[in-house]
Parts: sequence; C-alpha cells; structure tokens
Amino acid sequence: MNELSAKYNPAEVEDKWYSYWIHNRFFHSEPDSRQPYTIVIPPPNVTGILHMGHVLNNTLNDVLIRKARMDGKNACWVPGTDHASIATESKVVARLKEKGIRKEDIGREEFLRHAWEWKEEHGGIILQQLRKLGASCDWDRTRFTMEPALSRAVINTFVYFYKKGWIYKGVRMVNWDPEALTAVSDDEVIHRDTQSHFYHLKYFISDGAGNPTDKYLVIATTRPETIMADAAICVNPKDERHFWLKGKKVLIPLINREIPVIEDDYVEMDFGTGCLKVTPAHDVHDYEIGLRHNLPVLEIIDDHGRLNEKAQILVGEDRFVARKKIVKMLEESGNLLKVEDYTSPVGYSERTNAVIEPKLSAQWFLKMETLAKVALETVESGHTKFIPDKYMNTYRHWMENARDWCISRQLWWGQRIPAWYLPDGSFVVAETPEDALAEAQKKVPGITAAELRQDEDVLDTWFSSWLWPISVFDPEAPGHPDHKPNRDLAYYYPTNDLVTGPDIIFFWVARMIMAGEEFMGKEPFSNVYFTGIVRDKLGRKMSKTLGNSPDPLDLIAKYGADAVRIGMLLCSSAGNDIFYDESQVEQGRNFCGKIWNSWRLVSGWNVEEGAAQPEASRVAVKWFDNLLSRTIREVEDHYSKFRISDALMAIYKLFWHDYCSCYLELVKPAFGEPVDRRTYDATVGFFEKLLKLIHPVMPFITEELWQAMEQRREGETIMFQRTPVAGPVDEAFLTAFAQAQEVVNGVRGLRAQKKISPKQALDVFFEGSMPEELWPMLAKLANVKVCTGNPGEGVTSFIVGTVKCSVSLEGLVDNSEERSRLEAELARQKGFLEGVRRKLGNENFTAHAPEAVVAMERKKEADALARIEALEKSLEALA
RNA sequence: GGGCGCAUAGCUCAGCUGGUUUAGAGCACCUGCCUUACAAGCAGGGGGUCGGCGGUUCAAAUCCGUCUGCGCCCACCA
Repeated sequence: MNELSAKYNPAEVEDKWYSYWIHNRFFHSEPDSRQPYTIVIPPPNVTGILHMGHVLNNTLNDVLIRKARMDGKNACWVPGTDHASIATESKVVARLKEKGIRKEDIGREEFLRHAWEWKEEHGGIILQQLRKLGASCDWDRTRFTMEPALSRAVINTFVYFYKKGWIYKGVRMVNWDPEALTAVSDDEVIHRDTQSHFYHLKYFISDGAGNPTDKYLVIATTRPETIMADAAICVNPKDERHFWLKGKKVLIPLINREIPVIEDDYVEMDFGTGCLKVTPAHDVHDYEIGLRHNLPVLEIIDDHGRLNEKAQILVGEDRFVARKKIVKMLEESGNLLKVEDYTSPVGYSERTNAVIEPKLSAQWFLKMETLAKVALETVESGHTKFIPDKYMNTYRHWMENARDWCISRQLWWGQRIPAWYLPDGSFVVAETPEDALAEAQKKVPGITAAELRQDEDVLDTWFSSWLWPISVFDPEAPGHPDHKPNRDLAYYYPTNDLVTGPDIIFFWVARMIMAGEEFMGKEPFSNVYFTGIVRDKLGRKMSKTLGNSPDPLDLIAKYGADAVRIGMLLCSSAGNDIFYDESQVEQGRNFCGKIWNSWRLVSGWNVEEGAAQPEASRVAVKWFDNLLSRTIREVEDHYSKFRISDALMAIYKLFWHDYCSCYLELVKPAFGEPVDRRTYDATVGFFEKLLKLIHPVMPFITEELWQAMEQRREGETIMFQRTPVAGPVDEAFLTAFAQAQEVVNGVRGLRAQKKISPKQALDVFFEGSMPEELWPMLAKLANVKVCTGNPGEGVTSFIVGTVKCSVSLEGLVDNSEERSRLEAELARQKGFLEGVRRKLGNENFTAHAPEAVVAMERKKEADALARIEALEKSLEALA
C-alpha cells in the first residue's frame, strides 16, 4: 500500500492513469460475444476547440460508456471530427486574407491544399483536449467526415438518391449569404427583429404610352433599393379601395419602367397600403406570386449583395448603401410620401451574421417526403426515444412540414457533387469520374474526360454527418443497398444512446434517423438524450464575444478533471439549460478531497487480529450494508431514466454524509488504537464499492485510490470492475437507525445550545421504542449513556417520531426557557392534531378515502396524542 | 402570429400514476468549533402559505381552466 500524499493532486494522477489506460488499450473495443453498448460522438468541428458545451456533452457520454463497461457490456465509444464546411472554409478564408491571399485568386486546388494544411495543423486538437477530460473513446476508431472512405460514402449516397429519383436540381429561392457566398439552409438562418423603416412610395399610373399621369398609388416597402426589379404591383381582389386600379399600369419611380397591376389573395388588405410591390427575384413570396402570374424575373443584386447593371441606377453599390441613396433620390423626385419607423424580422446567416438575401439559384435538393415520414414513425413508435420526451412535439411538427433539403453549398471544402456536365448542358451523376465518363459516352459517344466539367458545388456538411452512425463502422454501407454489413456494423449498429443538444434535432438527429432507416432499415440509436445549453449564472449563453466562457483546460488544470465533470453534472437535468458556475466545480474538487481523506483515514488503521468487534461497529456495518444496497438500487433506477445528476447526487450523499460523516465516525478507533479485522474488512469493502459506484463520474481519483488500496496486478483497472450489486434491504432496521440518528442530532443540538462539550457524557432516558441494539451507536456519536427508569428532575426533552428523549442536564436547565420551548412544540402538535382530526371528522373522507389512507390518518392522530401527552407530562414535571 | 414548455427555499433543481406525521436535496447563508482523515473541514441552525385567481375532489405543489412572467421552436404581413 502506497503512502498517500496529504492532498489529492489531480494533475499528476490524471496523466498517469490516462496513459495507463491508453497503454493497455482499455478503451478499445472489438466485436465479441458480449452485448455491445455503442455511442458515436457528436463529431465536433475539426478545427474547433473545447468549450463548456463539449465538456457537458462528453462528460455525459463518458459516464454512460463507463457505466456500461462496468455493467459488463462491450462498450464502444467512437470518436471523430466533422469537416464543418462553412465554418472551416470561412476560417481558412480569413487566415488567407491575413496573408493577402484571396480564395478566388488561387483557385480550388490551391485553396484545398491550404485547407488541408490547416486541418492537419489544428484538426484534432479538440480530440486531444477530450483526453484531458478523461473521455474513454476508442481512439483507434477515430474518424473524420471528410476522410476518403467517409467521403466515398457521401458520394455513394448522393448517387443512390439520384438514381432513386429523390435528388433533383432546381431553381429555387434560396437563402443567400453574400459574405460566405453560399446558399444556406432555412435552418441556418436566424430571424431577429430588426429596426428599420417603412418607406411609402408613390407609383404614378401610366397613360398607356409610358408617361405618368397625375394619379398614383402608394406602396409601402422596407427595401426601396429593389424597386428596379419590380415586376408588378399587387392588390387584393376584394379590396374596394383599389378597384379603380384594375387593368392599369404603373411606372416604377426613377427608371419609369411600366409594370402591371395584378390581383392576388396573398396581399393583406389591412397591412401597409394594401398595395404590394412584387419583386420576384428578391423575395420568396413575391417569387411565388410571380410564378402564379407569369411575371418576369429580373435580378438586380449580385452574389456580393451589390446592385448590378440591370438595376440601371446605383450600379455597383452595396444593397444597404443603395438603400440610403435611393431614398434620397426618391425624395428628390417626389416619389417618397413618408417614412415610418418599423421593426420587422430579418434573416441573418448563422455563420457570418450577414443579412440573408433571398436569391434565385440552381441548387440540388433531396426530397424529404418519404424520408421524413419514416423517420417520424421511428420516433412515434418508440424505436427511438427522446429524453426528455417534450422534444417529440417539436420533432413531429418539423417532420410533418419538412421541405426538400437543399444539399448543395457554394463552397470548396467538402464533398464535391458528383455531377458532370456535358458541353450541351446536360449532366450525368456517378460515383467516380470514370463512371461518369462511361455514362456520358452513352449519351455522346466519343466524348472525352476533358470535355466533362464537374459541378462546382460541394454537399452540405450534414449530408455527411447524417451517415455518421453507419459510416464510422462501414463506409461502404450507405448508398449500396445490396452491401452486406461488415462485422463492426453488424455488431455495433444500432447504437444505444446519443447525447446531443436540441439545437441540432433537425440538422442532425432527424437526418440520422432518416439515413438509418433508409440504409439499415433500422433506427440508428435507441435513445437520444438532449442536453441543455450551457449558460453562465446570469443565464447568458456562453460565448467568446461575451468572454463569459471559461477555458475547460484551465479549469481542469486548476481543479482536476473529476471536479470539472462533477461541476458540470451537478446541475444538469436532461433538456434543461445548465447554469454553470465555478462554485460547482469547487464542490467537485471538495468532494475529491473528501474521498481522498476518507481513504487516508482508513489506510492508516492497524488491524489487530483476534480483537473483538465493538458493538457500535457491528451495527454500523449492518446499517451501511443495508443503506448501500438501497442506494445502489436508487442509482440504477436513476441511470435507467437518464437522471445522471440524481444518480450522482445519491452517491455523493452516500459517500459523504453516510459513509464519511456517520459510518466512519462510528467505526473509527480511538487515536492510535487498532481496529478489529471484521470492521476493517467491511470498511475497506464498502470503500471499494463506493469507488466503483462513482467511477463513471470520477474516473481518475477512483482509479488512483482503487490502485492504492492494494497491490494490483499489471493490467488491472477499476474500469472493468463490475458495478456493485444491491443485496436485500432491511427497511425496518434502516428506519430505526434513522430515528437513532435523529436522537443524535437532538443531543448535539442541545449541546450546541447549552454549550456543553461533546466530551462531557450525558444520560438519556427514552419513553417509547429505541432498540437496545442502537444504544452503542448513540454512545459513540452523541456521547450519551442510555439509562432506564425515571429521568427525574433536571431534564430537558425532545421528541423523535413517537419516542420521547429526556436528557439529564443537572443544573443546566433553564426552566422558563424549557417551558416556552415545550409549549411551542405542544402548540405545534396540537395544531397538527387538529388538522388530522378535521380530516377524520369529515364523513366524506372516511367514506370515500381508501382504508389505508384513513388508517394512516388514525395513526397520525394516535401518534400526535402520544406526543402531546408526553409534552404535557414534561411540562408538569417542570412545575 | 402559431406551437411547445417552464414557474416549488437566496441559487440550481427533486417531488413518477392526487393521500406517507402539516413540502425535500445540494449549494449558499447564520452560529459554534483549527476535536491528529479532511477549515477545500466538523457540528448545529434559520429559511418556502409550491407565480396569481377560479374549478374538480373527501383530499391538490400534484388534475382542469384562466391570468401574469419567462424560455424555446416554427413563421420573412411587404
């Protein structure tokens, strides 16, 4: 047995044991005859760094995986990273910009070379950081969504859906991010109420020859810079105010282009002026109106958000600059009637925060209809459960309204769309360039590879991450329905639990379910545990800009990984946001200290063989054994419901309050005295069970102490010890013991109140049942001698349950004080009795309530009466 | 605007299908203690009429309605 340092030193211990675990490949899993327990990591961005959200997520993952491992399952936690096309590409662009290099200037290949360089440099830092946290990932299985095999899986998937007819190319109004120069999906647009203006503009009626008359209509718009792209003015056909406009033509201010007045139900009569300018190229709804009325589409804003030559005026100006300028021009031309302040929701890009520009563009789409329907069934039928289940509603709503998924992105970092265009503008889709050429030659015999041009776009990142639970095991499976799953996929799929945030329920979770059902015919995981968002204690989201997010590695360095894990878990119930505060990590560190010191105490004891076991120790062992069993049951129940913080708290209390504060105090020999063998063995046995129980949450300190307990063989670890099993529980005994604990409390309270030293022994008298078995425990913890007979004078008394405890305090009892204390208690008891009797006096109650409930009330009544009698007797004795 | 969810001690939360000695935990707080495992500790203590109102019931923190205050998701009334 090693000598323990006086203080727990996490830094040293953590590195030592993590290396030991890695060296022995304890985290590695291979299929075998055991039941698998599988988790795939939510892959962090490859160039990301660890933040508190990762800490929360991966701590939970690690707790689950370590628990499963100790339950005897073949636990496999697959780690990896996500190429995160937009996020990574914008980082690389920014980095090149610092060097004065523009992406467009160096071209695709050169840019990708830089991107890979950056990936090699920064990629996987986060995985290194996870090791510091103690994450027991199977690092041999580390995957990257853009590694060759997984990229192939993505391409195969694309071809598969294309052949199935579910992928199509279409011109659609997309959310254009003018900064990232790419379309983003609806889900990547954040709408925020934004202060702007409502400009009321006069459009003069044309005389038919393109000249203005003196009549005009008024439209209200927030985007005056788009008027040059107007294709019509639209009114509601029921709007009497605008009947006179029927069939008229109006002139666009400044450029005097003639456009018709049309009618459509879409226009709200009571909003704005009831006249809507229709700009099909730059507004989603207008585009739809345009389709209905066959309006021309005129694009006047370019990819960078600048007006182009089709605008005729303000060409080359940024849209927001143009807005300011055109307002002035409209004012000067007499077309500006008035300007109102106006707040409306504006879409911003999640990545770049640029104002989204609705833009028509050719994009690739994946049909969602069937995929969404099946994925909804998976969850509704319970094959995949959501924890907490409130997210079912959100999920259902989304799945029932899923729009086709725009899967193309105008980026370079990602899997390039496997479509090749022929010179005639038609295209072929194939898994490889060779296949593409073969396909093309079927269309145009003799065509060469040089004549084919591959689509410039890459696929949405989620189009690769949705395959994650499959592709990490067998990248050949997605897109190849006839493929026989390899050994890994057959064994590990479906995975068991997924831990992730509710913010990516549609991006990722739903789509993994779709892919899982499509390619495996089976849900990808049984349970999805949704964590909350980590906030600071003021409730603000952790963010770099606010500077309120601590660096997890600093925290680990300061408090230790176990402490950080505890700090994170203490306040994390599923689905609730986490209000993180460093004091929680301190609490974790303190707990480590407590565990450490408890072993220092026990390890310092000398065993005297043959020594008799003191009665107090015997009772203590019996009690803790029962309590341990009861708590193990509780903990298992909590785990089964994913109530991880409750499981932790149950063990925390058992370890600290029951084992340390009560049990050890009971069995602790006097200073320098030896301990008997039975007590010692029991104590060490309990300690080991406690270590095993808490190991999933605190892997490092538990391994350190478990190894310190005795000489372990090389290659032994607490990681593979079995979760302690609960034995039978003597509830009656536990109840009696708890009552004795209350007596101890009462006596200690008296001591504090009367300033009596714990060293001064006191006599105590009981009226009511207090098993003799527990007297030695009272003696040891409260330093009281239980006496029988009449307490006599000079006592103070309190009631525990129905037992009256009188403590002899000769000379220390202040009669008036004692009287008021007893009277207060008496009043309370009488109030209680009254309440109970009111209930019992109600005939409806006795007639309707179940017998057991009525019996309980009668017992309460009897108990209260007994207490009142005891109190009254005490009061009499005082007089 | 629509949908969902939440309001229980100073803070974070339990309280599962209404009834278990007139509501629990952890932390924080207050009062004593440097008692040779631990002051990052020990012992003791105070603190809530379960957001408001109404209803169902013998019985409501728990079920229903409503109001108020928060949160989230969906939705570009230009």
